[in-house]
Amino acid sequence: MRVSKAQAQANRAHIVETASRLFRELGYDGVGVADLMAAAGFTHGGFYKHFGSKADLMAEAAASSFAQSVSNSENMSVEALFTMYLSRQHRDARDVGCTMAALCGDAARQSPEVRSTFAEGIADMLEKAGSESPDTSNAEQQRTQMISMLAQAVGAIMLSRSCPDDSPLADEIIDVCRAQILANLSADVKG
Amino acid sequence: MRVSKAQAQANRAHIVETASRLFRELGYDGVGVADLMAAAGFTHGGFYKHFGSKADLMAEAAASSFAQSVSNSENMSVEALFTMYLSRQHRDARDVGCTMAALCGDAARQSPEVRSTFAEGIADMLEKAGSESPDTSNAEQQRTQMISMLAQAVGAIMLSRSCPDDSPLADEIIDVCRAQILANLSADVKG
DNA sequence: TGTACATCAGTGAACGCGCGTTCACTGATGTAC
DNA sequence: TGTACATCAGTGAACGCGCGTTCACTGATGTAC
Repeated sequence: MRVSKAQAQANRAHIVETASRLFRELGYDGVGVADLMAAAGFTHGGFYKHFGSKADLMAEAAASSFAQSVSNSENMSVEALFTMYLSRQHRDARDVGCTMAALCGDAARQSPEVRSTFAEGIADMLEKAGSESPDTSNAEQQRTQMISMLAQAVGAIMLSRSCPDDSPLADEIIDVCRAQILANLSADVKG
Repeated sequence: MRVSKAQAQANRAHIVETASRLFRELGYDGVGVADLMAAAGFTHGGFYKHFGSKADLMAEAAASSFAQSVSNSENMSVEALFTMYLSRQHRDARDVGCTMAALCGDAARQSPEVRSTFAEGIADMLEKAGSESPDTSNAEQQRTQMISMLAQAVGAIMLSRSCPDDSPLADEIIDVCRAQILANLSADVKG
């Protein structure tokens, strides 16, 4: 049965958001098109009225979550952002957490479209973080530091998640990297 | 046709090593048992004479590559190790590169056995790196720094790989993180 | 504004395909005498 | 040492299953008059 244009658009957005959460939680290969549509409240047949393929949806789901991340970090200090990012809560809440940390392993083996989306997501996050500081005199150094911290934060979450749930090492990695990044940031203010 | 005990053991080791390379290159879900056995020079039926399941092999393949990494880094300075690790060559040679960087995204969604293997691999690498320095007075600080650098290095490779092949950002991430880590290490010597 | 018709979002059965795993079989290896 | 037999690594067909995708169909929505 046909549905209004506005409703169809809303349904589509809902499917993208559901996919974004499920992919982050279970990985690209861990969710089927049918699972995904059922989770969104539809049957699988309608999928191809909205998307060309599962891979296309992956690119859209990633783009959507990156845009959301950038808008969520609006008006947040870099310190507060990394404190949230490098927490056990974030590590344990994969479905609503950072898409880079959840899916960059999968992304590396996917289509150019998905990988372009990731590159843009990374670039946007670096730009966003750089624009937090009004000091433009050492913009290059800020970018350098931001890249290092982002790599460290993503790496820490991913390594921590690859350990067993009750592993002391999993917690240690998170805690050490958070302390290190916050120390770097406060040293930067002083220096 | 039956094969000598020694031959069977050698064949088994060869399958583990082939799997280790293929999983790193294509991901756990990207390689089938039949593909894998064919790549090792066998038919798929014999697989279950050696392994209980594909998941069991994953744990063995990871353990094997971790052991190899530790032995390969024998008699190598930490500086030389990170210089190799944070290179475009390493990023582009996934099949023979670091298993953490290639598979920790997959590992996070796998069995406790696989995740224990990863935790042990991380622990071994930290221990190995700590033992490079004869200075035991600040062992704790050294461990902290090693965890930070490992997270940053793994994160940098993974983020770089998630960008398109020709992306300037992909190279920038590698180059910036290598420079940062080497600078930290030389500051440490002075400090 | 009311009517007739085209559109198309959503349904659910069906498609071919490749997956992990099982199994009866083969024949060289290992073993007991 | 030689012989008879049990073992078992490796083979290749077959299994059930779930995957991504297609398709004929439905019926409310959108549109033309």
